[in-house]
Amino acid sequence: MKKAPQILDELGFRKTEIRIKVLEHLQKVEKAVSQPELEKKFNNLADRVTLYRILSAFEEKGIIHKIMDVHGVARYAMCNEKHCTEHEHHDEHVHFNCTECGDVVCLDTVKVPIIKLPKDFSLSRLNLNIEGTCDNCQK
Amino acid sequence: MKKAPQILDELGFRKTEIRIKVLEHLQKVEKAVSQPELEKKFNNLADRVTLYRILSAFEEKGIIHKIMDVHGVARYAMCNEKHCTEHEHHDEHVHFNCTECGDVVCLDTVKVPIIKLPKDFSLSRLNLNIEGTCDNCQK
DNA sequence: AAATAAATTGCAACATTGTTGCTATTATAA
DNA sequence: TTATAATAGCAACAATGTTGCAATTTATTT
Ligand SMILES: [Mn+2]
Ligand SMILES: [Mn+2]
Ligand SMILES: [Zn+2]
Ligand SMILES: [Zn+2]
Repeated sequence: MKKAPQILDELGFRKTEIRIKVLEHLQKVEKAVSQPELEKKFNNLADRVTLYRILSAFEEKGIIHKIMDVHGVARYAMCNEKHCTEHEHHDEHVHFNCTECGDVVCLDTVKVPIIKLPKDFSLSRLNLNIEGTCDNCQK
Repeated sequence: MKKAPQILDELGFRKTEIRIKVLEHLQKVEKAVSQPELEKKFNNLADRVTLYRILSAFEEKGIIHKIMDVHGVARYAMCNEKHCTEHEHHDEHVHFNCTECGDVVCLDTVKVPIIKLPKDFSLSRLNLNIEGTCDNCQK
């Protein structure tokens, strides 16, 4: 996996402490994280607004994608699909929301089946949120 | 379709003007509506908080179900599935969010296929939001 | 019809998530 | 080292949602 500072460099971002840390965190946890979570984690390292702007900036460059979780909170995760760009994100996998630990993970291996819509409906994007118990929380 | 006042009666709710109007509206539009939308529609007929409480009350009795739309806003729609109760909602159909008109509809006829999750993940609920253009907005 | 009890409503206050404008700071290039 | 463009911080605001409590209203009972 490419190192965070190099990624920032290639995208024309500056290598500030908080940007490096946020990106490294996203790479490490392999989960979809929210701004409030980042705020807790990097307590006085950056302002709330800065975190929101970092996440938006990363998303616009296509290195992370944004999803709404079951609580209506925005979460961001690394794009593993190779073909994500600034304007086209490919995110056709299941987003699993654990009711026990609250974690949200992209199940890259579980693709959303093709859905046939009624006549005159056209599809541009989709998000399948599944709630349940994750492997870690399984008794 | 059962009339709104009768439904309220049977559920032990009082037949207040706003409750009747909200329920009739939900029956008529056949869409998933949000509190902000109801607030605009029934401008000075009820307080914001009252609308939130009406929606929660209806949901708890199993006559409407709650979904998060693509913007993270809670929406409520009539339960057509016959087997919805206070604690078990059956909502395994597609929720279509039109990017043109902003409407959200339950596509009762488009069921979400069975998804096979990885080992040790268990499913309790799911919500498939699809974004695109609805039949009304199709050019 | 009047009294009562319980459900419903309104209001104020608050919490959380998210956005915008502007200024100050800082990383990088020249 | 200096210049400049990007980044960050702060304040203010918006939107959605929740809670507590007092006032009102519906429906029941007398
Ligand atoms: Mn994803
Ligand atoms: Mn539905
Ligand atoms: Zn879990
Ligand atoms: Zn439409």
